[in-house]
Amino acid sequence: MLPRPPRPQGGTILIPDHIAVPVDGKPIQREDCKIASILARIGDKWSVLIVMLLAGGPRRFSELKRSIDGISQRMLTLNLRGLERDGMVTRTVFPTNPPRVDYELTALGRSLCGPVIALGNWAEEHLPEIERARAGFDARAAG
Amino acid sequence: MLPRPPRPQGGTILIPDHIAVPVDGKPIQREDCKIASILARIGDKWSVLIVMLLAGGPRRFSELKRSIDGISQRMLTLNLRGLERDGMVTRTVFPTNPPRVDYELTALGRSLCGPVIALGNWAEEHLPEIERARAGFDARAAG
DNA sequence: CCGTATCCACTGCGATACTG
DNA sequence: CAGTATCGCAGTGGATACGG
Repeated sequence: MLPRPPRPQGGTILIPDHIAVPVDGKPIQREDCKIASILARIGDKWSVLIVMLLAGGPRRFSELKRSIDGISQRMLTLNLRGLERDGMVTRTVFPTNPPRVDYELTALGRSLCGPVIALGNWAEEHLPEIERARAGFDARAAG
Repeated sequence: MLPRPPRPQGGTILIPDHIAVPVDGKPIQREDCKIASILARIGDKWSVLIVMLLAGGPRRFSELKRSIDGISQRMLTLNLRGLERDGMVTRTVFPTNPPRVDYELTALGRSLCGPVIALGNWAEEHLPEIERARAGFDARAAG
């Protein structure tokens, strides 16, 4: 086995202790990464979009459904349930007829917007670079 | 149709313009959300873990494989290809025998670590709250 | 050692239909 | 209106085997 390159070197990033990286010789399990389930939420197909919509204030089910083109009723329900379970949104049923259900971001949900928007800003800033990289890679792969 | 609640209100978050939210009446398409493909990378099963490992310096394929418990060779390859395509990592082949391939974060990849670590910090800070919310929700669902 | 190819189980998710 | 139930497909990802 070839010697591992020295750890600290130009451009190395300081990782906070709580973001799991393997100590030498001990493989990391994915479950060790506590943020994995958070990242899964963030990364899934609709959650961020829903959270960003709710950041504008409470919305009812049908409003969200209409606002998000292409989402199925089933997926909207499932996503909202997941967000509710994680404590990100509250679900309020008005006992009217026809029924009306409002969804609203909790304090926790609102606090999530900060890092997510930071990521969005990063994406916005670097999207041209990423698209150039993709185009270059694809061109090289084709040729 | 019931009147939409007023937009600016207590706890409303300011969303930057480039993070797409629907203007009144126009449903948003998921493709409008430019950060969607970024979020998909962030959210997929292994990418963040790989990026965090590479944040410690360049690593060779087999090193990464050993470091991440449970990842298949196939998935490691696919993830690294995806990251390479997006311009996040470079792939360097040493024409030795046996062959050796090093992966290293690009400047772009390193810059991504900032927002990701911010998200990790958020997750670390709020994980207890989330777990409490989940437990409460599950208990209510069961009872 | 590093990667690709093939096969297959699983599941995410859309479509549709049906209830309170 | 706001769900739930069921079905079916397409994509994801693991296991295995093989090639450079």
